[in-house]
Amino acid sequence: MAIFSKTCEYAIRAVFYIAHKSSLGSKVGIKDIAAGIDSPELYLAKILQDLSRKGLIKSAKGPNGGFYIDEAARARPLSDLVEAVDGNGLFYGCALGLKQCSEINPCPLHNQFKAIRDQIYLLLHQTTLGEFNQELLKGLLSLKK
Amino acid sequence: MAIFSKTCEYAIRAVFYIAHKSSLGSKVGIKDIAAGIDSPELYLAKILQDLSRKGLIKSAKGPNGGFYIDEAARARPLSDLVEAVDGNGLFYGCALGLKQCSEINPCPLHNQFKAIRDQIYLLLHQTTLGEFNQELLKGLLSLKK
DNA sequence: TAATTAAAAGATATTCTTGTCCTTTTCTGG
DNA sequence: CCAGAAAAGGACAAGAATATCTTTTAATTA
Repeated sequence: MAIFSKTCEYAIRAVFYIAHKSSLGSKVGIKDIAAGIDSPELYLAKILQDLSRKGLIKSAKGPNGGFYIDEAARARPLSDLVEAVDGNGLFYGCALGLKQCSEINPCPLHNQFKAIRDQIYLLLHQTTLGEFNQELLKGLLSLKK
Repeated sequence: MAIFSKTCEYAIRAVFYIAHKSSLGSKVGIKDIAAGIDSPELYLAKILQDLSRKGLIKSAKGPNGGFYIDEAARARPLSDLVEAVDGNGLFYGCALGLKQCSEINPCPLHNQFKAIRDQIYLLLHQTTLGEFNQELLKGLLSLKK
């Protein structure tokens, strides 16, 4: 198991890619993005359509169209994106899948995992969608393979 | 997304349940376990067969048979179980699914998630399969719903 | 040894995720 | 207004995860 679903992995990589390109003032087409993050183009298209509907990214049809993220949206926390795609199970769900797990009716791992869930949430909440634009520009970070 | 697969959730809950019963000196049948942890009986049977083949639990056929875990195995780390079911992606995999992600070719989240992966591994490695026997006996912890 | 019990094994069904294909809509530039 | 570009949308396909059913094997005990 991975932390995120494959869909979410593609979504995060794509949004980082779009944020980076958008910070340079240009829109990006689906082909460009798919190549830039090594993902199946048509599947990624579905994911981005969904993110667009949910308002996490913007899109424009027609010539010179493509996907982009405005400055305000680039300041949004990564947790918004993860939650939109994978839900909030990572932040709030019981590690053992128990619906009724809580402080007063804890599963064996409840307390230990609370710390981990909190840390994951904090990390994703602190990180913004545009956080890595500089490093991506300089080629210091990878979004491929 | 949850941290563990459904299969792994069932596996952990079942193993905690078996460890607890085994510490009282009795074997447990699949029906008993499935009822004790609220899981689909026949699916759980498959999971336990697999764990048995992998040596994480023991089983005995015939009357008075069932599943059990000996004292030595009750001291094994939970990480062994998780790894047997879900693999080691949680401990070592890249959060964004990149095969080549590493210190020298990091994805944007590489460093942040290293801390989280380490913490998860540490937690699962410190916790033993028999860790919660006392609390389960006293009814202080839940494995159901 | 026969009957019973319980796990093992194999086959199949269902559901969800991931991935592809084809058509439609919308926008832009000439 | 027309042709082309690009995303949106709907339908479908493949694969993996989850779940069930049936038969077989092994052990116990009467």
